[in-house]
Amino acid sequence: MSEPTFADFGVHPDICAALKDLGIVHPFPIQAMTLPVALGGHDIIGQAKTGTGKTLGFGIPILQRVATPTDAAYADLPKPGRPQALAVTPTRELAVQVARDLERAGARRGVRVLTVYGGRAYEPQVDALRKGVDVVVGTPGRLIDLAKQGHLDLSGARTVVLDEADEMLDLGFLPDVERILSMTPASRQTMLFSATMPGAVVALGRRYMSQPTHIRAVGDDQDDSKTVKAIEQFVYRAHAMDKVEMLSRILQARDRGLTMIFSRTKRTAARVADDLTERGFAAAAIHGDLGQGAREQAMRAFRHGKVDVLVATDVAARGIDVENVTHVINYQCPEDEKIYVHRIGRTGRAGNTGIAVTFVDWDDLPRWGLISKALDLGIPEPEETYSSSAQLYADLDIPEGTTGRLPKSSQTRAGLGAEQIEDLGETGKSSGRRGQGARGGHAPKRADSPPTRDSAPRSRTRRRTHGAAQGGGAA
DNA sequence: AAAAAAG
Repeated sequence: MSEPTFADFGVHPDICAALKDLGIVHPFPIQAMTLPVALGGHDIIGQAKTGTGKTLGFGIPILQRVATPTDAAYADLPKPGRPQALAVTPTRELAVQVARDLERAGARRGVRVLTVYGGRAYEPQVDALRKGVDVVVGTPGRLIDLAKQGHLDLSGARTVVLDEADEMLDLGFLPDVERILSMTPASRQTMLFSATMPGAVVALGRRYMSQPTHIRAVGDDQDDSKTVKAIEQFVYRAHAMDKVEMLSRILQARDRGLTMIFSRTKRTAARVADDLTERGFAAAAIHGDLGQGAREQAMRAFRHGKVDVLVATDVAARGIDVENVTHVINYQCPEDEKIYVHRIGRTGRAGNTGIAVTFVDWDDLPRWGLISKALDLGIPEPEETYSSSAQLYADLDIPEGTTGRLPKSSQTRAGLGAEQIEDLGETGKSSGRRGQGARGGHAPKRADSPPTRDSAPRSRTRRRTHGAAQGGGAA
């Protein structure tokens, strides 16, 4: 009657122990379904909702199938620059995160994981490859570059994973991905993972696999909706001129933890972050026009709660896993239903609840119609909403009297601007001007009590996109 | 058309 553990699935004791160190004992459904097939070396197309454990679903098999110095077969295996496994991701930050997860889970096995991606100096990555590495995680451009220069040899990659596979097999990436796969052994194990897996992509993916098992974990939602039930979704008609005003009121909602705001363009992301900062919020932007250092600095500041608002393009829509993200706001309507699913999936992860808000302006109406239909959200056209609307305040639990500017008295968090964020930079070139303004790092509000499935359902009347009953403890 | 990914 007790829940199965990783050991029950034949996971190596060192990996079980490392997972236990991380507080992970019982496999999530996608992991339980994947492990028996993947540990046997078979190809897999794995689909599971956002935030339900896909990374370890392919990560554990990777780590387990890698030979380590204690294995007999190890002697002639690792040559410089010749990893035993490869994972490819569509963005650099996701590569960093996946590598971090693999490193943690593989720590006790002594698995050497290397992240390889552009925007960073070439030499350190070359040096690390030369020293020897078991698993490489990277983005396509730099992987190809390193392989072309002869620093990376993929002929020993027995296991290859395409994370966010539908994106990796999309037009923009396909040629690169094909090229990478062509450098790996034909006998490799191939695994494709994503929360969104259109039939056409599955069909395309099969071309690069041999007799793959298609695994679809329903998750613990016990339904066939494509979005996570624990994410409460709201949609408003918004006017461009009123959006920042609406935003800054939403950011003052009760029980707001970390918040991600998505825009469709880099310019808008930058502008919104500026606007919010000017209004007293602790916000950072992340998008592809920033240098890689600034991108990672923004991620770090957000993960550590030095800023509690991250304004992003779709560079951060997929895969990014930050604890305590309670709100996702689509400042601009996402392009399609896949991006919608991924964006809102930055919250409501690993059993937590979340709130997703989408602004739909006049131009977006047809687009939103398609999204709503594709996901079967079953909701009427979004209602006209203004920053001062009672509906907005009630839906999102915004205190009465809230205005569009953070009151001076509560600007403590905002006080830590550039200087403190800079302190997080790895170059450590802080100018020694710390200490003025806000003192000490302030934890983001309510960091101590993230909402979980077990927390009491909030009982206000609200307009929901999901018709189903209030989702508090649906477990 | 935009974003991402090599520089």
